[in-house]
Amino acid sequence: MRIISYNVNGIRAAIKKGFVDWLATDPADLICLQETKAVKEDVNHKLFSDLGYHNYWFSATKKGYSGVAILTREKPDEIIYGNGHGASDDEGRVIQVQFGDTRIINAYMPSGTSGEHRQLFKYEWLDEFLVYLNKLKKKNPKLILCGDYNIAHKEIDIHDPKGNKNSTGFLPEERAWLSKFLESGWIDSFREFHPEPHRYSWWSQRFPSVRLNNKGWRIDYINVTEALRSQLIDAEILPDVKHSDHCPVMVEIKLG
DNA sequence: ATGGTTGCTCTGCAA
Repeated sequence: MRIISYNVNGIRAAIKKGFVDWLATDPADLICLQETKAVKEDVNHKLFSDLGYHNYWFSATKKGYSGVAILTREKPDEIIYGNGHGASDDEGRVIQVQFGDTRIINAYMPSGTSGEHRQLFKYEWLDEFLVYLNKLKKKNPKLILCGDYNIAHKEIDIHDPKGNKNSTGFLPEERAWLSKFLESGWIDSFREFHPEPHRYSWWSQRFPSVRLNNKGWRIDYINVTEALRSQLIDAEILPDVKHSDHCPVMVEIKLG
């Protein structure tokens, strides 16, 4: 099974830039979207169902903000909207699907770029989410977590680690959270297959030259629990796909 | 120290 995680920065804008044509090339069996910036009534479901994808949407209460979705060729046994955390669910940040004994969790983790109160929200969100994951993992050891984490983990994951040491998304506390998360039993699938530097999934759109010169950050991840380690086949980042300020990230994994 | 862009909605906010 190929799984993609992709922050589309507005699904309607991405569609105008050719998202559906890309989807028609069969990039994956299951696609997790973040920042859809739409409620399900805003999108034409037929665009996805015509290509064989069931599609499930979970939106913020605030119009045009945040939001996640899952497109999947196989119908899941269960769809879980949110993660039961009120402040997170109000912002449409988590949607999950269950296939047999395996759970796929799609998360859009908060950004801290809009100021101190959002940075605090981000820390609170991260702490609550880790508690949630630990509980879930106890009864359901086979987990796949993907999404936009809004955190670059190590110096290798950012083009300018020195210049960004005080930037939200690369703060020591955030990087420590990601380390603590991984140490609780998760694998960074991309790094399992790719130790090399200069591999990023997000580029600031404020200067066009940023993406051209690959001055990016790796903030989109697909993590799997240790129980799924032996089933990993491949992982990739797809920087040539350009409907957003992020690009898709992919894993291939044997399920069932 | 500041700037710069994009998406969505409605005038400025979030990223």
